[in-house]
Amino acid sequence: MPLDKNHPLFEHLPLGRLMGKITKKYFGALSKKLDHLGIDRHFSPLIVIAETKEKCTQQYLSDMLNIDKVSMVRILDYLVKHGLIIRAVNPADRREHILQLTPKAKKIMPKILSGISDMNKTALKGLDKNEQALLYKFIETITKNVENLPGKKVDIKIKQ
Amino acid sequence: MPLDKNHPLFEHLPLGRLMGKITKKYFGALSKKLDHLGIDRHFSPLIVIAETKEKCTQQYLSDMLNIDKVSMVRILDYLVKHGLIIRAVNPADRREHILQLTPKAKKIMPKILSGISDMNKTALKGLDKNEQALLYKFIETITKNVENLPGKKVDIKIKQ
DNA sequence: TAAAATTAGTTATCAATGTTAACTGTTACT
DNA sequence: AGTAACAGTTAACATTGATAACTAATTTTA
Repeated sequence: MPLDKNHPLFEHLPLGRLMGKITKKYFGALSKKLDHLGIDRHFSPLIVIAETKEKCTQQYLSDMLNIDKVSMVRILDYLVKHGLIIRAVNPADRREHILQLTPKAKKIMPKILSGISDMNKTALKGLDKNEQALLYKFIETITKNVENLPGKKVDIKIKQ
Repeated sequence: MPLDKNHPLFEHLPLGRLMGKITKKYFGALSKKLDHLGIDRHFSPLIVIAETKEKCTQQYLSDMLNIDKVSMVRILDYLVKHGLIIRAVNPADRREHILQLTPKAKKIMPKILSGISDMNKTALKGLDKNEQALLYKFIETITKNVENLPGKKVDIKIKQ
């Protein structure tokens, strides 16, 4: 049965599903595009670290990207293993690890950024500058709307 | 360190990441909201099946929702196990399974649809009707833009 | 029309990620 | 000083995604 792109169910699906579909395709293509840099995922943490100079902790990354801190440990292990970041204990608060890019990461960051920029351009083809700005505004609004919804995750209890 | 929502890095992140964050929060909240119906995920296939009366195959579902057919088998197993759908061999092409909603599913569909509608309303709060229509138009455009990008997935070879 | 290729769906395996719990070490609160 | 809270880690398990190999049915093609 052929796929009917104009089927009316498009608007009846959960908004999250529509975005999830885009997300999956987007990262599949981005991953392939940047594979040759020796890193095929976890680009976002690098960008956050780069832009949050000298102040980026793991907790901050988790909050910014909405990735739980346990998964974040594994992601950062991956980035450390690939020689892209280092963890340094914060002298001001020895619980925290300040994350920093290695020289190797700094070297390939321009390529990563331009790869992402190209992907964004591809994804947004057909939208003019005004429409693109509007889309980002919408995304920001929606992000804030869903940010504090009660989810399924339960607070972890500390047992003494 | 407090989370700065107005940090400029927002626009430097991959578009897929921004949407992925929304997706995660959205489904976390939706899952909690509809938990009492005895189904906490996989709402989208039900909607596609309901709207594609008598003609919905597994392959069609995979294409519509961009979920690979192997995962789709598991998702449909879940829905069958929960008594929400049945698989019926298509007499016209005995390779295909036509998916149908059970009476139980038909009964709770209105609640699922209104739950999704409420979630969409919550997510889109602050956007007027025009803006919402514009957002859907943008999503449709972006979906088409990324649909046929070369991803990481490789065609499965058939060994004889 | 018989052989070959394709299609729909399944099972198995492994990798990546999400979730929950329990833990260490550090800092803040009272 | 004792308790609570916080940042990060480890472990165990569930879910999902990717790849390969397979069966059965259908279509292509030589």
